[in-house]
Parts: sequence; C-alpha cells; structure tokens
Amino acid sequence: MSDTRSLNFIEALVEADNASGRWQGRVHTRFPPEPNGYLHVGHAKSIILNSGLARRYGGKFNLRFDDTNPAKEEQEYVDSIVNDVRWLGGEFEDRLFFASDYFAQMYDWAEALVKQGKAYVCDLSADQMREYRGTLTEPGRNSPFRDRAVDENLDLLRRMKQGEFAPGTRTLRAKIDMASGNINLRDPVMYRIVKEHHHRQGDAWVIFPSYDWSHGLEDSIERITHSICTLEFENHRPLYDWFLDQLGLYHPQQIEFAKLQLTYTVLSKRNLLYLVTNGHVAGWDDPRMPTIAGMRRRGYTSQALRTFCEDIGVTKNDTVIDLVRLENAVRDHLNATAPRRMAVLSPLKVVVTNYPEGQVEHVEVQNNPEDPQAGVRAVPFSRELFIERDDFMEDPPKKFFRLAPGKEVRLRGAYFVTCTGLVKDERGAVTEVHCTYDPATKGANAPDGRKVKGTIHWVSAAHAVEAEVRVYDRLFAAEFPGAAHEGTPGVERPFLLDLNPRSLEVVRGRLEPSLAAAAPGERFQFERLGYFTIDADSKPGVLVVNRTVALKDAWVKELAADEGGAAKAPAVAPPAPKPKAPPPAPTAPPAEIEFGDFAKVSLRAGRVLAAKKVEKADKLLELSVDLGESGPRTIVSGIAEAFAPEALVGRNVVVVTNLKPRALKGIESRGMILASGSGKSLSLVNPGDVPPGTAVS
RNA sequence: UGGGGCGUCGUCUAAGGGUAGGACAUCAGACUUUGACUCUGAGUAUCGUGGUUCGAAUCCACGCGCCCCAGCCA
Repeated sequence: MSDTRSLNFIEALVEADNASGRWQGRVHTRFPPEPNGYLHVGHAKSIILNSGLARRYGGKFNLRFDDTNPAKEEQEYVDSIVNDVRWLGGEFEDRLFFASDYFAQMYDWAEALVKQGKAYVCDLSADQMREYRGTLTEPGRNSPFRDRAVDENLDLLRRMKQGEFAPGTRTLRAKIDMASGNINLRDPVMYRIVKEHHHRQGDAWVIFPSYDWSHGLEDSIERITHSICTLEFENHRPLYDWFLDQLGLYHPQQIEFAKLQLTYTVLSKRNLLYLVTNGHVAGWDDPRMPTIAGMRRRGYTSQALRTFCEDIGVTKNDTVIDLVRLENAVRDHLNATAPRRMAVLSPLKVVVTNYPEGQVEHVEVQNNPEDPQAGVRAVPFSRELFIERDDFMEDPPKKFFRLAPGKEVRLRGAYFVTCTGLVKDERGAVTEVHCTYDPATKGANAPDGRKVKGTIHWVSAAHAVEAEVRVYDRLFAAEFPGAAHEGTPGVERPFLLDLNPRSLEVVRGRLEPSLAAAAPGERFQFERLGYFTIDADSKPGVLVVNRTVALKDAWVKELAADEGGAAKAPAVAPPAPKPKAPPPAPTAPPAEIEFGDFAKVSLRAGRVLAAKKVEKADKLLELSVDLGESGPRTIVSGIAEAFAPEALVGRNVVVVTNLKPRALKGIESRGMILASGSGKSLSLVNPGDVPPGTAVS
C-alpha cells in the first residue's frame, strides 16, 4: 500500500488503536459468511476491506463460516465461497474456521450464563413471544417463565440439548430488559430447537445458537480485534457487548460500515436465489449475475474488483454506487492487460476487387498498444473479408467516419480501402461491399500524405474461426430494479418487471484465426467492440466467448444526440444517454422524419395491465403494458390529461416497440403509445381484438 | 409516537475552526492505425434556521429528510 489517499474511518480507527496499543499492535479481522448462497459484489467489498486491513497493517484475516442454521446451509455453498474468497485475494492461509466447531464451547458458556441467573428457558411459542415483545413504541412484558429457578433452567436446557423437546416448544433466552427501546435487548433468543441435519455436525446437535448469541463468541475465540459488519447490525452491538461482558471474555470491537449497493443490480440473497431457481438466469455463475462467480465468468478480474472497492471508499453513508464505476474499473484493468484481437460480430462481406484472387499475406498487428512488451502477431489478409455491418452505411450522415460509397478507410493493421460498389439482395439489403485497396498503405500511412478519418476492424473470410459469442448486457434495465413498481397491486416481485430482455444476445462471430487456440478464462479486447473472455462452455474446436464489457462508444452518443436515438438500434443497448433537454411529449411525433425512418418503426398490439400517475408530472402516466414478451414493459406516456389511469387498464393499444429506452421523470420508458389528437381530446389507436405482441401495420 | 444511524457537486468521496479538493458522470476541445486509451478545459455541492467565532462543512441549539430494528434468519 503506497497510496496517498486519505484513510477511511476504519483505517483511522485501527491506526488509533495501534497508536494507543489497545490490541498490542495486532490487527485481526475476519469474513464470516453464512453458507446459504453464493457470494456477490457486496461480499467482495467486505472481503477486500477485511483482508485489506490485515494486509495493510501486517495482521491476519480469517475466513469463518457462520454455520449456525442447518436449515439453510449447504456444502456446495461452502466450496464456492472458499473458492471466491481465494480468487479475490483474501489470504486466510490455514485460518478456515467453522462456527459449528465452537458449539460445545458456546454451550458451556450458555450454562455459565444460566448459572449466573442471566439466561432462562422460555416455553413461549413464537407467536406468544412476539406478543410479549411489544412494539417499536411500546415496551414488552416479561415472559411468565422469566423467573424460573436456576436449577430448573439448567435441567431444561440440558434436556433441550438431549432432544427431549419438539422444535419450537422452548428457547433459551438472555435475561436483559423487556422494556428496552432497543428491541434486540428484549430477552433475545440464544438457542432454538432445530432438528435438521447439519452439513458438518450431522445430527449431533438439536439446539442451535442464534446470531446474536454466537457471533461475539466466535470472534472472541478467534481473538479478532476488529469485527467489521454492515450497518443493520448497529442495533445489535449492545448485545454483542453484553454477552462478552457478562462472560468476561476477550472482547473485540464491532464496527459497522455501509454495505455496497449498485445501480441496475439486485443484491439480496433472496432475490438472487429467486433468479436462479426460476430460470431467469442460467445459474449462480451466470455472467449476468452480480455474484463473484458470475463476474469471474463474465471476465471481470479480481484486480478490477479490488480497485473498485478501494475507489468507492468505506463510510457509514447509505449510498448507491453507479454501475459504470464497476464497469470502468474492469475496463481500466483490461485496457492495460488484455491482448487485442479482431473479431466481427455482425459480418458484412467485403471483396477487395483489385487484390489478387487466392493471394494471402500476413500483416503485423500490435498485441496491445498500451503495452509494447506484448509484442505483435500476424493476421492473414486476403481478397474476401468480413467487416462489422455497423461500419458500413450506404447513405451516411456527415460525421460518419467509416466505410460508405466512395469513402476511404483504414483496415486496422492492413491497407486503406475505398468503397467502389455494393451488392444488394432482392429486399434491398446490402449483402456485399466492393472496395479497392492501396498497396502503398500497408501498415502505414499513405505516401502522398492523405489521411483517413476512420479505422475499422476486419477478419479474412477464409481464415476466420467461428464462435458463439454471448453478448451480455446488464441484467436489469432500470437503475433501481423494481422501485418503479413497488406497491403495484398483484406484483409480488417488482424487480422482475425490470429485467432487461436484451441482457443476453447470442451471435455467430467471426474471429481472427489466432483465437482458435484460446483457452477458457483468457481475456481479450476485440478491437473497437469490447472486452471478451473465453467461456468454460468452450470445447476443442467450439469456441464460446462472453462479452465482459463493451468499450465506451462516443459514436452512439453522437447518433443519439443528433437523431434522437431513432437512427440506429444497435444489437445491444448502450447505456441510454440522458436526454439533454426535457424530452418532447412522447405522443408528439418529431417535426419531420424520413420515409426510411418510418419504415423502421415496429408497431405491436399491447394490453395495458396497470396505469398510474407519474409523481410531479401533470401529463405523464406510467403504464405497464403486456406485449406478449417475457414480462410487461414500462411505458411512460403523456396522456394523463385525456385519460384517468383506471380507465386504461385492460385496454388494447398500439405500441412503438423499437424505440431506444428513454428516461422520463426518472422512469425508464420502453416504448411509445400511439394516439391521435392532443391535450384533453386524445384518442388511442386501437389495434382491434388481437393478442398482445401481434404486429400492427 | 420508541431505539439506533446517516445528511458535502448528478453519483461516490476528502477536508473535522483558516482557499470546499479528488474520482466517476456530463459538456467542450486536442490527440489517435481502436469514435478506445490519453491529455486539456468547463460547469455543478456543505439539508435548513438560529447561535458561538475575526473566521463554521467542521462547534452549539432547534428543526427537516433518509436508512435500520418488532425472525426461534444472518
């Protein structure tokens, strides 16, 4: 650590402790996951914080499974977690621990507490206990079992441990204060009866310690100095302290920080589990998942994750980090380290008409301009090539620097070529582009000094290797998944409505031949496209490639700014640029559009499922519209003056479905409702009685 | 209406009585054999109201806003 950044509040605290000699200079942290799911980026922040502290201050870092609830925990999760922590650089060496290994010790301490008269066996049912607990504003009442004699408590506790009682019939509770303003102090449960097989203890135990009872003990046993957890445990700290104090045990300091939250991302284990079990993704390690395993498979590097976590800082502020920060960290690291290759994802054939048929030569291309050490490679060039469809336009706007009739561009690493003609199919689509090349420009500038504005990538048609390219985009289309649908009647999992229908697009790519030998896990930059990694699904001769993250693209911004986003619908939506000016009312057509533009409009029948007013907007309604897709779309429409929300539910409407999503009052609208008229005398275009999704002309 | 925590550019984050700084984003420009990278420039912030002080983001008071807590989950 040779950085100059200022200390975060935990580092400052540790340094103060070191200065005062509070822990004799020791720093010992831990990461205590419950093995009931895969780790995600939020956990990465914690792992990096805890292990980073140990590294920075010459201390130690433990990995400890908090496996105190046999009902939810599995060995599969233990294995994945160990793997993920290691991958992230969490150096726990031989200090891999399990809370369940401390069960006997914890039990002895529980008996000690009973003997001190500070814990009792309670026969209240869960429901009764809730009633006795009181509410946030009213104190609780003492359990009728609170004053049992020590001997009776001891006897009962031992019999609980023997398995004499049914689950749920009794608990061991700490005797603290039923009137405390902090509900956690109202005689919290220490042990509950659970008759389930434990992944490590088997059936040896039928009583299991609660978090509040066990966590401090675990830390104490391991001689942790700084027990770092997230903000929601702040209310539990008095308990952490109470148990340790009553027992007179070694007493680490609990410190709370704000957990990581990310835009366009869902991070609760419950929701992630739901996505996995309901097939919205292919598994915990689906590259769209925010899990460590998913990000690794996506091609993220642990270095990038570490930089990201360092970068966002550690505070107690409840904040949401913009996903682009993570993506930038990944780009940064990969820009410096990933070898460049050429690959064409949406091929358009180019014939270099003045290049001899059958001739092949190899051009030398740098592996990484950012890193001269990376050397060069030879790429075959021939008469027939593929270029990206997006890199050719028959009738380009003025600022288009790529290939177009009569225009000259550089083929990266090879020659200048000039477009001399094109071939179309019967439907008018361009199928082939003809060019001539200038032999004098090989790998260099033109001797006559003429410049080209654009450089495009290419592959030799005959030499290209085909690959399945999985083009991933963010899993959710909304910045705060589900937030806009919170409280919508009948919607029990609002975040599902914001799933990005284009989070995965699979294409047949043509890759430069050197990629044929690439191994799973290798990462590359496909020039001008993005960073990609070879997926584990690859088999000899069958390449599967994942897009890790796209390169930034100033050109799509340009297009969006100039043409209101209508000119081009890329295969994968780039982050929608925020409109500069307030967007025009969605029902008002642009002043003038071209015939060609109009032909690109896709109209489909939809049915309105729900509608409500948009806050702070007089004219806008937020609609949920069924278009026969996997989930309804959210569409914001300026028709509030003409229609009451309730009047729209169930109506059939015509929707422009291929518009670039656009944020209106912070709500992402994915489509436009067709209407005629204006203001209060609007009428909706009716598609007739057809199923949602039907194309309308 | 109980207890706990948090409020600084659009978003993160520094400064903790003495010039409100940085990063990301945005915009403008330069460079470019990747419309990438890099570089230059610009705009935008101390929740509010009082008070203490030569001086307040910082200290005090009173408000306001947001988050967490009523599992035999962690």
